Parts: sequence; C-alpha cells; structure tokens
Amino acid sequence: MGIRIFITDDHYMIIEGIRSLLQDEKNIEWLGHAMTADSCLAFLKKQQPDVLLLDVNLPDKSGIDLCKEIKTRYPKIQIIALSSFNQQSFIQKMLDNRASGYVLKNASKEEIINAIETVIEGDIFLSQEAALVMDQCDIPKTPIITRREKEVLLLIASGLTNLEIAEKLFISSATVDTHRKNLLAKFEAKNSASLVRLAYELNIV
Amino acid sequence: MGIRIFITDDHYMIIEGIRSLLQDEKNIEWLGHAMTADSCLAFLKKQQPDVLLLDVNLPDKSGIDLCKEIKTRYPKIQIIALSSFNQQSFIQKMLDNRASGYVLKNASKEEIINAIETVIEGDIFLSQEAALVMDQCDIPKTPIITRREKEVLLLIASGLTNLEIAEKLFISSATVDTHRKNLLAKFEAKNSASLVRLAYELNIV
DNA sequence: CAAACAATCCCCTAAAAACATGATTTTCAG
DNA sequence: CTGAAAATCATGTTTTTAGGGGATTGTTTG
Repeated sequence: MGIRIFITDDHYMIIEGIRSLLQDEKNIEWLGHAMTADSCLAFLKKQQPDVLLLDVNLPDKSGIDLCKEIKTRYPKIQIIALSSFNQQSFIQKMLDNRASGYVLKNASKEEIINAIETVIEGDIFLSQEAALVMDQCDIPKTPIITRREKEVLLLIASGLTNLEIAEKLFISSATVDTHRKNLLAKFEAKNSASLVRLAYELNIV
Repeated sequence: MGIRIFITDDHYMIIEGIRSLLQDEKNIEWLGHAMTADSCLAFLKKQQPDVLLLDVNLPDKSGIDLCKEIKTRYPKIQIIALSSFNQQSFIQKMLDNRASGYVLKNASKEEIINAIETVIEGDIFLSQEAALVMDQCDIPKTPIITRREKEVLLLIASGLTNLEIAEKLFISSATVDTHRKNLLAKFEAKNSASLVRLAYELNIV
C-alpha cells in the first residue's frame, strides 16, 4: 500500500514526465491526473490522494486559490505546489494557503520523491532554489548608488537607450554605458529588466 | 528694467546654454549663476531675482527640497524647475513645493522665454512634454494580457532571457519572443526595462 | 597629501532584444 | 460548428546590451 499521488497541471508533458519519474517507485501509487481545476475538484469528490501535486498556474483558476479550497474541504491531502516560477510572492501565497511543499518544474527525480516523502510526514518541503529565494527576501541588501547612477537608472526604467540617455544628460553614450554596467554590478542584476524590477522592489522609484 | 534671472545648476554647459539663449533678450537681466544649493542660498541672501531657474538634481542637495526652502524664505521669487526628467513624480513634487514652472533641459529658446514670461505673471508653466506626462498619469490604461503573457512578463522581470524562459516553460524561444513582442505592443513599451516599470506601476506584480 | 570615489570617455566582442512578416494549431465562447 | 483569440513556431535583419578591458579628470576625505 503506497503513497497515493494525484497531479493537476495543464501541461501534459509535465504530467507524463512526473508519472514516468515515479513509475518505478514501489511505494507510490499513481491515481491519475487532471488538467483543470474543475476536473481536479470533480476527481477529489470521488477519491482523495495522500499527496496532490498542484500547478500554480492553471487555465481556468489560479492554483493558489484552488489550494486553499482543497485544503478547506480535504485537510488531510498534502499539497505540493508545482511551478515554473521561483518567485517569493508565489511561494509565500501557496504556503499561506496551506500547501506543504513547493518544487520547481525543473526539479530532479530525487527532489520530487524527497518532496513527497517529506510532506507525507507532515513536514514542509521547499526546493533548494525556492528556499534560497525565501531566505534572500529577508536580506534585501540595497546597493549604494551615486547621484548620477540614480539618474541613469530612472531613465533606463523609462525605456531610454544609452544613446537617448546620453543626449538627455549631455554626456557620451559610453559614459551612460559605464553607469549602466556599474548599476548592473551593484544590483547583481543580469539585465536591465531585472535591474528595474530590483529598483522597484528595493525602493528606488 | 528687465526681469532679473538667476540660475542654479551644476552643469556648466546648461548655464552657458541658457545664458546664451537669453543674452539677446532686452527685457531680461542676467544676475548670474550658482552651481550648488549652498552657493545659491548664499547669493539669495544678498540679492533676489524675479525668476530662479533651478535644477532638480544638484550635487549637494535635492532641488526639490531647495525649492521648498527658497519659497519659504523668499515667496516672491518665481521658481522654474529645470530637469532632464520628464517624470510625473518629479514634476508633482516640484509643484507641491511651490515651483511655478517645469521645463526640460532640451527646451527651445522660445519655450524658456515663454516659461519666464508666464511665471512672472504668476501663472504656472509646464513644458508640453511635462504637461502630457501629467495628463497621462490620470489615465493609466491597463492593457489586457493573457495568462501566458503574464507568466512571460514575470519571468522577464526576473531577468531571464528568451531562451531561459523557453526552457522554463517548455516552449520554443521563438514563442517567448512573440509573447515579449505582444507585451511590448500592449504596454506601448519601448523595451523590456520600461515594460517591467509599467508592470510595476500598473499593478501586475 | 595620498587614496578612494565619482564621473567622464574609449575600444572590442558576443549575446540578446527589437522589428518585420508570416503561419499553424488549440482553445473557447457564441 | 465556427470564427476569434490565444498560443505556438520560424526566419531574417538591425539595434542595443552585456561583458571584458583600460584610462583620465576632478573631488572628497581620512
């Protein structure tokens, strides 16, 4: 008598992938899958799994809301959130709605099995990356930027190119480029999009 | 007896530019310039202009704060904000601090003279672009985006490239590219940086 | 005064994004 | 069932960034 697993995700590839990963596991019993929130709820009326793998983004309803609903009706079901997003807000919301785990869709077989075994014990499982994100969110190290860098940052956020910023500030575009590079380094941002995001999340706007 | 003008800006080129623009105007009397907030205040103790052109970004102090200070001590001085930024928050703050005008540093001669003549009458002058920004801010048209587009948007904001997003969502990078383009079009954003900015300002995060 | 920092500028390469255009398949609501 | 909307994929060009150097001028400050 193994752990009964059910999965709800609108990506067939994901369902198949996980099913394949788990099919060799003796102590896991695959109950099936649903691809929408509605069909998931319909299934649960007839049969309840021990663990439900639940996509955060479903076509008909948010996985976040669905999680809350299911835990209210069937508190015994341990829910593991499945997501492509390693985003603090999502993880937090899922945990707030009583999910027991959060794994990314690029998780390894070991990670998924580990997650299942962890939540079945009543514990919380977060994938490494997700745990990292949750940690980092409490240490929002705000970089120290200069006056000029801030000016450039605001103009970058406005969508101006280096050349346009240069014309606006009456300096060379090479200088703007240097400021941009320094900003990326200070914020540890990979590109301008994440730079702007960090600027918003850390205050500077 | 012309209108007495004084300018405070840390860019010598700007000072010279405006001085040059105004030197032929018979009814304008050029009192001089300051390049820091401190030297500006020192000058005002001895002599008060009718109109003060004031940079929003000074090296030692914010032009926004300085504006408030000056208007408190010398209410008769009409202050025109000078800025490279056509940003709603800046314009609003300067007007809140009793500035009488806001002109961009790329303004034409006519615009500056127009501004000076307007504020000397006790009226408010906003450069065309600034006025436009202030108008638009009251009409924050939120584009309607699809579920998938929103997913892509969040990943863009996280700093992922098209390829990385594609791998995460198990789709082709060409598709991500299409979503990105559609997002840029819907938000009327020029690039991903401004897209992220708009996403933050309009809610979607 | 020397060191640190800020701001300025330049060159180079490779990666990524922006722009244009077109097309197929799925999904969904009327 | 059917048409509109959404999601998918492709190809090619041009512009912009990202990442790696290096360098000069001021200013500030211990």
